[in-house]
Amino acid sequence: MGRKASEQRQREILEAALECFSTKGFGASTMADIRARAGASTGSIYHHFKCKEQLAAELYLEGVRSMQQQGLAALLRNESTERGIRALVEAYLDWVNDHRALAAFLFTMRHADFMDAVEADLDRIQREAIEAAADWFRARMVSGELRNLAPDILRAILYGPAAHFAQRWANARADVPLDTAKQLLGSAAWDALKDLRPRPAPTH
Amino acid sequence: MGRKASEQRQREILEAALECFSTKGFGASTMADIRARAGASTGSIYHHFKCKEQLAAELYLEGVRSMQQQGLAALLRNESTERGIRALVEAYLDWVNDHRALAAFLFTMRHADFMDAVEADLDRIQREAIEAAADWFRARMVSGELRNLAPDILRAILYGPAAHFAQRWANARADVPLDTAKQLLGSAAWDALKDLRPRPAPTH
Amino acid sequence: MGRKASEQRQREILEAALECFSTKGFGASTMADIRARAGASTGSIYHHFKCKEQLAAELYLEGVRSMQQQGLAALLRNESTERGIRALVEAYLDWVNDHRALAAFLFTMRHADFMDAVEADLDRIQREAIEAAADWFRARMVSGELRNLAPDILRAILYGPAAHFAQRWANARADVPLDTAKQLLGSAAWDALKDLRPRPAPTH
Amino acid sequence: MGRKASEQRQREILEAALECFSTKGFGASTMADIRARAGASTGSIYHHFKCKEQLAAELYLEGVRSMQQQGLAALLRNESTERGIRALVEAYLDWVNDHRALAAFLFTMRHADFMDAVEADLDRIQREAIEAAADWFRARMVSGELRNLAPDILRAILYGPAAHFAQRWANARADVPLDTAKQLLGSAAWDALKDLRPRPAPTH
DNA sequence: GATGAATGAGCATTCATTCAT
DNA sequence: CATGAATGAATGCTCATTCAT
Repeated sequence: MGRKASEQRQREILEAALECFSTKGFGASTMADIRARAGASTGSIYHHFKCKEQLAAELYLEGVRSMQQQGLAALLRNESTERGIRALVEAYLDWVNDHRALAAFLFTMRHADFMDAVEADLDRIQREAIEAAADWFRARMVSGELRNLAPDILRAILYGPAAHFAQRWANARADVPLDTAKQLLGSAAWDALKDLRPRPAPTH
Repeated sequence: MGRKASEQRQREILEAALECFSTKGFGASTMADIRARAGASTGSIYHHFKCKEQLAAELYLEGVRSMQQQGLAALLRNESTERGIRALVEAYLDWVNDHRALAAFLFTMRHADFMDAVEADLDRIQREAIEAAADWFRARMVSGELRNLAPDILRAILYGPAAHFAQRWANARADVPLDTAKQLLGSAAWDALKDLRPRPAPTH
Repeated sequence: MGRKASEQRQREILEAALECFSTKGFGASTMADIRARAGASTGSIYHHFKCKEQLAAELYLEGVRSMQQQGLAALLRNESTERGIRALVEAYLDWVNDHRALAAFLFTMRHADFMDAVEADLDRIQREAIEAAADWFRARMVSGELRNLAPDILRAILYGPAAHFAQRWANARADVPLDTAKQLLGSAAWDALKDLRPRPAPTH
Repeated sequence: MGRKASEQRQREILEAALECFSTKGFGASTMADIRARAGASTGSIYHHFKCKEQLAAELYLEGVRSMQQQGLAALLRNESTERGIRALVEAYLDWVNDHRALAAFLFTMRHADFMDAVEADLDRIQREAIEAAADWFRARMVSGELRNLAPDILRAILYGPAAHFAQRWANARADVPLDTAKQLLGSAAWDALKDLRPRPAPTH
């Protein structure tokens, strides 16, 4: 068979692996599960992928890359600070909604389980995305439109609520429609990040 | 041996299990690991616990209960709305800081892996905590001190940022001290939840 | 406690063991099963019996002795050859009916599994019973009332049909009442054992 | 490897299992025993058979089928009633002699231990064999050549003596040669089954 | 490229038995 | 005599991976 067919087979296997991983978790999914779902033979899987970890690694990389690109694009497409923040949150929720299995997989995947296989690639992707966004944020923090926050706090406020909600959403148990969540969680991020100095000390 | 010694042994085993689970994950931890760490024999572990899942289940239950009690107490001890919200976020972060292993375990444990063993207990605990807190929130939503939000959104805003940050913290990779995080994430929650009507429509 | 109570405890344990062995087989019965059924503690069982095999051995010995005594008595109580043969078969079926669990246990028990513990006793019992019966049979074979058959053939004809039937009976699946079986299987044994010379060669 | 070699491997494993089961019993035979005797790896055994019980189940099925076919063929090949009865008994003893290990296995195997795996197949085989033989017997009971007996009694008289003898024979402890046993036990069955009305009431 | 039989280290769990209290 | 916690060798079975065809 030509290259086309071969790539198709790889896709089938990756998708079967994703279904298994997102449903039962990486550890609980066996190569036999994946083989059965993909309609492939054991040998075929090992012809295309080095090992079980590599399947997870490729999916993980693909997931992180896709999610970050979508978020980054949403951010950079907006000059307005508020619109940018809201767009980022909304893009994140849209992405989860459009890639439920992949999202569920990313939520549960333990970073350490297979990092070896893609550590370098992953680091590069993360760095690139962060740097691209960093300019956007830095400029607005300097100008006083956004509070000046350490990256970990910034990320926690930006992604935390949406991630928390998305985990329920990915399990199809959320009690509000997606559009409502997008608006409200976008507001939450914006309310917490916008700078309105002078800021009053908390009345502790 | 009497009951006292027996309970002590169970504690040792549970703690050994927690160390293993939080370090390597449930699936990757073997009973041999736990046995070695606990200084107990295989048979002794199985004398006290039905199976590996039960170890995880008991830890899970204990973790959820402990975390919710601490948060609930912090909330109810404050009459002031802002102080209550901040106290809840801070209590959550304190709890994670004080129970790193247990927190790391809860973060990675997949709910479904052993639910059977404790489903009833867990449901009861969750319901009790939620109901106790619900009055506090309901009253303040009615009075206009808090925005009126669906439970899933409320929880996402309350816990999301702290949970996101805590996962880095539990892995000892956060770039800010805990007290800073407590103050900032408390502010984030409060900023996003306080009601300041009339609320302007987002400038979309 | 005095000797009386102790013996009672031994009985309880033996009976619990019998229920387990006859229901699930020797190998599949665990000491924990027996302990639970007897309402005794592990230590108590091992105080009274050396090991699992000894439980089986004592039951086996008791079963064989009881069954043989009842059969032998039935045989010797009859001077008439036909009545003796029939009485033996009937006594066998009665015994199975009166001791179902013990019978089921004897049917499935593999001689070799525990012989060590009671080999000597068992041999003595078997020998005594056989010798006591041997005179009865020998005399009637010499006189021509019974066919002159090797012991294994004699036993196969005497016990085989009843044993075959009894195994169904012990499983409560036989399609005829016990009294009918006693009469018919007694007849079968008698028909096959009585001597009516000259005996015609089989028309092969 | 192709299908041929695979089936050969399955045979080797089944035969190793049979040797173990018939020698030491099902429960006392370990998969390691079987693995060693078969010269296969653990994984290979489990590639071909789902579990230990399935090994027993397949052997059981094979044994019952083979034994019944041989007996049925012997019966149906004879028009003469006496010859049929004798042929059935003889075929049974021949089969035991030709398949000692399988016979020993069938004698000790507890029906219930694995019934699940083959219940349907077994039921079908039993029914087919019984129905095929039933016509032969029914006709001769109606014509008065054979006594009119309930199936359980008929089977007890037909198979009981041979089965009783065969168990000693399978353990190589019988004190008469096979041909003698075949003739004598054939006679026993025929004497007990032939109809010579009027039949005298037992002189009780 | 595809297939599936083969491999064997590794795992969770069982269970008869011991022994301190 | 009673109790039940402790022991650890043994067992059935899994599963990622290899490799001959």
